[in-house]
Amino acid sequence: MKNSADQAADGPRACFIAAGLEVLGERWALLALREMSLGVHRFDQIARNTGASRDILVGRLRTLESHGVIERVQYSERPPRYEYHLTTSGAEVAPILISLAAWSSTWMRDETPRASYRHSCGADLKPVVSCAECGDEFTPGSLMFGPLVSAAGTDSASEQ
Amino acid sequence: MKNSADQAADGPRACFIAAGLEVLGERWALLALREMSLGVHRFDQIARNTGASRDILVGRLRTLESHGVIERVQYSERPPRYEYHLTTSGAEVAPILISLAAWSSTWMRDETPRASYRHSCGADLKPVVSCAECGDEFTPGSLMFGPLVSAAGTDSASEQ
DNA sequence: CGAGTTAGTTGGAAAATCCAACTAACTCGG
DNA sequence: CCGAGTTAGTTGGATTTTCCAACTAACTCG
Repeated sequence: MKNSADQAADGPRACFIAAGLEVLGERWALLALREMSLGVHRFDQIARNTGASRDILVGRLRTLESHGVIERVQYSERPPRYEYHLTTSGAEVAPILISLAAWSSTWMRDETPRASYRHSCGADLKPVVSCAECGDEFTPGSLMFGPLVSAAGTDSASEQ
Repeated sequence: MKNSADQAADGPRACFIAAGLEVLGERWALLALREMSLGVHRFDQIARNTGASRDILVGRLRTLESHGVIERVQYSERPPRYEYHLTTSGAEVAPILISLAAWSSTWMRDETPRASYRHSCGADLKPVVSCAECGDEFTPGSLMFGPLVSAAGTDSASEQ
């Protein structure tokens, strides 16, 4: 029997991690979303706080918008000006930012002082990721392949 | 009073999200880690399964190694050949991959069939992220800035 | 010996990013 | 009304990163 983790005599793995990275994995995308998560919505401020060059940032914001992750909200008529806000989809990027921040603050502690994060209860960021179904914590290694899925829902008999 | 989320009259925000992205945010890095998480450890296979070009992949693996995220394990003497394995730090990237996969499988469902993921209990991937301290679930918006931190530990009186 | 495997390396083309300066369309103080 | 300031971009050209296909090295196996 073929172990599904080996795969790919064909092409690269088409999986949801790869798909997510196509949208969120481009440079500056997650940092722009971080800003909006923290309540910063204006172009200039996002550019300043992320360090992205303005031309690239325009591109990213347009891509994120076209994928429905953020939306432009007009806040001035004359001249027409827009703010960038998270959609529901964008707000749900938070767990990714949280895990990233948590990993980083555990493993990337060098001399440079950096802003840390915390939960709204006041505690230091220590997220626990658990399975909604069985309630057990996700341990490294408890991530496994499921079936192939497309628009319709659970689809196609995985592989034979 | 100055809202800490506005920040940056100075430079870009130095935070742990940005720091983490410096290591994990480069192209192919997370996909390479995905492979190792799933038990694929050989160069050729990682290259094939991710789709990364071999030269770039070599660079990424070296970077990840130099940051202690992965390590090379010799599996052949003659010729000397190495496998790539996750370190503890690397294994703890799993929550990031999990949140990414979960976000993506919720929001990126188009026609293309993709491999989904599941928890080892067999259930579809539905991770819940909660605060280790208070136990409450992280909701979008419950991520906030904490103090500045450097190597020593909790450090510097944030800002004045 | 010749074919196959594995992990790279190489050179040159293509794409993405950076940067500083510039534009457009306004507001506001004097 | 004029000149300075604000905001959100756009532009052109340099720099960096990535891609790609082919090539090498050091073996093993039949």
